[in-house]
Amino acid sequence: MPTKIYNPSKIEKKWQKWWETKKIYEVKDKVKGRENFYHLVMFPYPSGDIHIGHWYNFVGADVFARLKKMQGFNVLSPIGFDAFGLPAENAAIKRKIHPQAWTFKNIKKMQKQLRSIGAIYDWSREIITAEPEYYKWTQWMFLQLYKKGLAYRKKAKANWCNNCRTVLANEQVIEGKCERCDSITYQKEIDQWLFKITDYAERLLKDIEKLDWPEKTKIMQKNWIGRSEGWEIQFLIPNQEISISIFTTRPDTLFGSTYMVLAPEHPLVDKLTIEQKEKEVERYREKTKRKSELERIGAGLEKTGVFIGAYALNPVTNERIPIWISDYVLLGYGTGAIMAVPAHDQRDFEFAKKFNLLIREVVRGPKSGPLEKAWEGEGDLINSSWFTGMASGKAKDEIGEYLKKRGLARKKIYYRLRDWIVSRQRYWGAPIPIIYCQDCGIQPVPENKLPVKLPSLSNFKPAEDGRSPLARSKKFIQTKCPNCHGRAERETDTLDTFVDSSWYYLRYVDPRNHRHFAAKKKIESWLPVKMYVGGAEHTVLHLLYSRFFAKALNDAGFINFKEPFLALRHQGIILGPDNQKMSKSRGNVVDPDELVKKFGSDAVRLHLCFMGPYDQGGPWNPGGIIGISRFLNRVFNFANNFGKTIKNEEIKIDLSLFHQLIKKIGEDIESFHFNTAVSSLMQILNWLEEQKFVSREVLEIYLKLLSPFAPHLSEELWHHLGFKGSIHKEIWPKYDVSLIIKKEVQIVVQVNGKSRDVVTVPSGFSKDEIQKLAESEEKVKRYLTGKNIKKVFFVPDRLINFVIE
RNA sequence: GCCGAGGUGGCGAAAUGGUAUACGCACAUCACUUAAGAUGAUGCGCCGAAAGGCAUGUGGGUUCGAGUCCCACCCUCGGCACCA
Repeated sequence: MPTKIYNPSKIEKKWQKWWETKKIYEVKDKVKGRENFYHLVMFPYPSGDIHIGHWYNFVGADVFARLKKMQGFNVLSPIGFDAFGLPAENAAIKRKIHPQAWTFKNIKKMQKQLRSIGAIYDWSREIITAEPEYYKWTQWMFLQLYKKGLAYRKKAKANWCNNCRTVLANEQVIEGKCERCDSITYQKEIDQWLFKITDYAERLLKDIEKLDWPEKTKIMQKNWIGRSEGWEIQFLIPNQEISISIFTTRPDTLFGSTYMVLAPEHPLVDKLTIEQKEKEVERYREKTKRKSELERIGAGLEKTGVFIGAYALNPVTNERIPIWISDYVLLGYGTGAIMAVPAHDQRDFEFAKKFNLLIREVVRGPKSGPLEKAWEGEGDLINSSWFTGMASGKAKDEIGEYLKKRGLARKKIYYRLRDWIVSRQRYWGAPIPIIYCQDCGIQPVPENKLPVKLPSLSNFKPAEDGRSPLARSKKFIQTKCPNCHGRAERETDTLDTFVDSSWYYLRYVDPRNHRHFAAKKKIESWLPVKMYVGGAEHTVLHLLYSRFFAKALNDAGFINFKEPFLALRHQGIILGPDNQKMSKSRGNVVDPDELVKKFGSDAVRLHLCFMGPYDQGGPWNPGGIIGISRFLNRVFNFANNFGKTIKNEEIKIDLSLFHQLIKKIGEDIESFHFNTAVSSLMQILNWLEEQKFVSREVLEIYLKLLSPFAPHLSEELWHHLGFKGSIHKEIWPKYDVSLIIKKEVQIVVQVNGKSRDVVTVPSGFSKDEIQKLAESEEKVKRYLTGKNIKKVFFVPDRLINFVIE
């Protein structure tokens, strides 16, 4: 009799093909009796390879999607590619291959790799953001925001390499130097398009409360938006008609403000700097341009700055205080100027120490004696004239109100959030659909002229003047004004790829619609997304931008919801051998194809699920996958031998553990605790192998429990049992509540909190009964005899603790 | 620096404030085998002959009882607005 051998690569290919020809994963917009469930996983960037970090993301998401499907939902779980972006251009310049060719070659390879996962993707809904049918609608989105006044032009900073004459991404600046030519980079002001996300700051902050998102993600977004309530206060310049406006949340420390600091780029610096200081100030400003923001604001860094020779008046003390410039003050936050209170702000303290500026304590801290560092907490005011003795909290308002009466202050809310710069001086992106006419000014491209197609170029370096490579194409630039039909020029910048991904979830519900980004009916039947799965590294940018888009589209009447992703779960980040995030650009990726070849897709899936908590991630460690492989083999053998040795179904076996674990596996998948779910599957198998008799029903249930994790093997064994249909159309097993109640429990007996014994009793025993029993146990008696029992703690069905002298 | 997460056996890890180390890997011994592999059985935190004691990054605290709660510190990872 030939024994069947588990050959994963053979059966996996077989079933993948079968599923495809039977179209079992095809998603219909409406299925009778099934509620729609939109389950979204963050789409990959086509870097060239699906690495093990992608698998980790997709497998967990797929297990969850399969559970939802088996629970009776009509599940949409689509896939696509976030296909525009910088690496394609780098590849083009380095390897002389067109970004489009490079991107689509990668996509082809990755499609194949993705199929090997065996996920329930409906490939007929695939989207690729670099295709004109897609970016037509990205451009359309831009136009809607423009119409609503949410897109505008402004000068903004970009990294600039003077040698390459090009704008650089942050990633291309290595320690202040250009990645390609090693020359020092500058911050250069250029004309940019921005989205007014700050208009939505308050709503983005408020609506986040309602979302079923990880608490840490919500906190990070809130901190990113950074609402702070405070006061805007005017510091007058003696003998001049101007004043410097500052923002502070601590007016209570105003008496301790002994100098001011402006951002080097602050517009008043030119007006205020005295002649003798001009050269020094100019030199400092030049130096600042070479620093990135991160290099400027670090508190541990040595403070730098220049006194500009001018003074302002402290509005409460009327002292003349010196005005400095320093790069630790940023123009982009608050008013770009601060009142420095060295005794109560650590960065001001470091600055004052370095330049020997006056430090005056005005809030009583916990320590007395000379200050070693700033006291940033609250307390009673000291050295504050008639406010001395008042508590900080009260003094904030009192001092604010006092200045308000004199017209020197007003209450103000500031946000840390800044508007979103969406223009890029690059080739591989969606062209911004704007036309510049000498007579009519800025003109949006009419919607019926979309898409503005990306021309095919051969040189992808930005133009010498820093403009986008598109500026090289005369054919592209020259056009007619949609308003006066005279000669006009196209915008040559392209859109940030985050714009593409801010709305992609909308396109999946109706990916081939030529007349609209999606039909209203389909939007309403699927959206918003019920579960979104992706990396925690997207917490503040992609996830915030998408929320902003949804709100703006809702305001414009295009969609009927205000939040795109009702629930969100993160997979942890898989680290490469260098202990850093796995990514193609770092060159530390681990290719799963070899593992799939060796152990099979199901084994890789199980291993990724079993490795550890899904949201934790950590260094990639293939050790242990052999254990998974053994486990699957045992399942295969158990199920195959089942038919031969069976089985008297009348013999009753204790199913309580089985039903407890059915419950646990369902709950674990629902809560993304895949590792403990897999461990439960192993426990069931251990239990099954111990049983003398197992009914066919138990085996069928077991295969269903396994099917979200090992879709291929479970399908194979399902068919061995004689079924003709797919196991993936089955309903998730229910557990029997009456069977999961424990009849016997083990009670831990502690003396003074130390475990001394365990007694097994029927569940529901009373405190008195258990106390009596425990006191009679030899191991416990030993500790109790001759001692006075002060107190007895009892936790029903769990524990009893004797507290003795 | 700022915001967020994590630190438990040799390793991946488990644990509603209630027996720390489930499940798996590695390792050891045994069985089967000519052998290797595969498979199966048993053992496996540390100290100790045992009784018992000690162990969840470090130091303190709360509690009858702390991996879990609070405070301080150390280390690792993610994000910081043009990588996606």
